[in-house]
Amino acid sequence: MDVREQILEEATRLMAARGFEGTSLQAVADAVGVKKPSILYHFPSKVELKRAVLDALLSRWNDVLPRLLMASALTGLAKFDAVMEELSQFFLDDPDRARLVVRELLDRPDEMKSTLKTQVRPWVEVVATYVKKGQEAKQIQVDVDPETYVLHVACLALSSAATSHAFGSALGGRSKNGTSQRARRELIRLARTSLFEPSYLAHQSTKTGAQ
Amino acid sequence: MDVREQILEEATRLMAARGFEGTSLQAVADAVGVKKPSILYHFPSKVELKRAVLDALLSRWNDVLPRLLMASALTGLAKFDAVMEELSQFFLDDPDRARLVVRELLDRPDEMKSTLKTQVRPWVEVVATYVKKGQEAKQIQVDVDPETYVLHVACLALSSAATSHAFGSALGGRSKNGTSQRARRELIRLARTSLFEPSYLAHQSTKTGAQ
DNA sequence: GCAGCTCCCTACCGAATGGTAGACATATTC
DNA sequence: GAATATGTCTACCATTCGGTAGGGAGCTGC
Repeated sequence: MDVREQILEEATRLMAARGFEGTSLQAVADAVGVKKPSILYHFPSKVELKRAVLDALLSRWNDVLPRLLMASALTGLAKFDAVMEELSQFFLDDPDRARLVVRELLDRPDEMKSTLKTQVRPWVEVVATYVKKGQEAKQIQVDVDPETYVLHVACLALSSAATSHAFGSALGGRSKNGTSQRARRELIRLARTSLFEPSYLAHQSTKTGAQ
Repeated sequence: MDVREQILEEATRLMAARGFEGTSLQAVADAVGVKKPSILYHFPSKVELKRAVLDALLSRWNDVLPRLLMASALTGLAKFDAVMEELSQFFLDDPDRARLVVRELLDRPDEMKSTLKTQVRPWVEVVATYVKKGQEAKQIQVDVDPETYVLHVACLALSSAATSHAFGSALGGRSKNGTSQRARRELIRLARTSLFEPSYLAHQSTKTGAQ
């Protein structure tokens, strides 16, 4: 079938698992069942291969963006839950995504710094503004640091997914699927409880049904 | 001065920044100002060098353990704050520690799995038991998943420190130090608010002074 | 038929990798 | 002073790395 696609797939898997430096073109070639120069036919160099892997990741992220924008039509708790659901599900659907992002954050912090500044910071500011409005309306706790809160929740969604296979075993011996569902539920509960005022939360949950 | 010590230092710095595969013995040698075989005189192989780096990290962690045990004499919020303080400060003092742990979690999940199972899980269970008692005493929210909560808070302390240099720039342009203090404060607030019952929290903070 | 294009291959390159052998210089010990 | 131990070096090893050159099989268009 499409060799280029297969190369991208295996490169994604391997680079997520072993990192960029830890993944040789030979290893990717072996995984695909092809010879090394074939990879360099489809991708001009190893770093270009990585760039393609990250581009594919970003493109899948763009698939969830419309759903996030639709969620922005919602208000209050419903909006919050919808956004958290999309965010956590994106990384839990395929933890390799989270691992690739974390590795890139560790390997090339300076490049990621500027990427974050242009791509992520606007989002952070939007959500932070939403939080500040909620604070004025007494729906959100006043001692929340809006920007830092958003980054921490995103960071937690990211890294708990990235390390799920190792960290999961520090819990009791649940099934793999059960563990990740448990993680997602607690992540959302943690983020929600540390954001909204208890009174607002109680009021909303009686309206929409708790849990 | 002590060459072996210098090698350990530079290897720690480099492996935290570029990873194990991304750090050559030559690079370590150059950083120390010594020739490559000198490194292999002090450490039998590259993987043994990494093991020594991780051992040194673990040994520094053992320095904070006594303080954590002392904290266990405290009760309720005071104990919680003390433990969180030590945990977050350990990684924020030197983010390379966090980066090394995260990298190891990503690079060798299976080995870390068994390490976590023997080294970390007992701690998780201790804290989880403490949480469950708090739930029975109506001091801690009943819908907290104790084990998952503990892991998530630890994971957040770890990864927010590991990615601080890149993530910090997604905030407003604060000073470096200010950013990390802000992160620590919000981390503790987030963990505390999502754990304790609001009534208990309000009661305690009037007793001990808020913030 | 045959030119050209796509795609994968074998064979090879120079550089860098982790690691070894062994010389040498400096101490310490008897 | 001879012997030994310690620590650093130069020189070298086989292997692997990312990448290139170029051949050839198969297809398309004329």
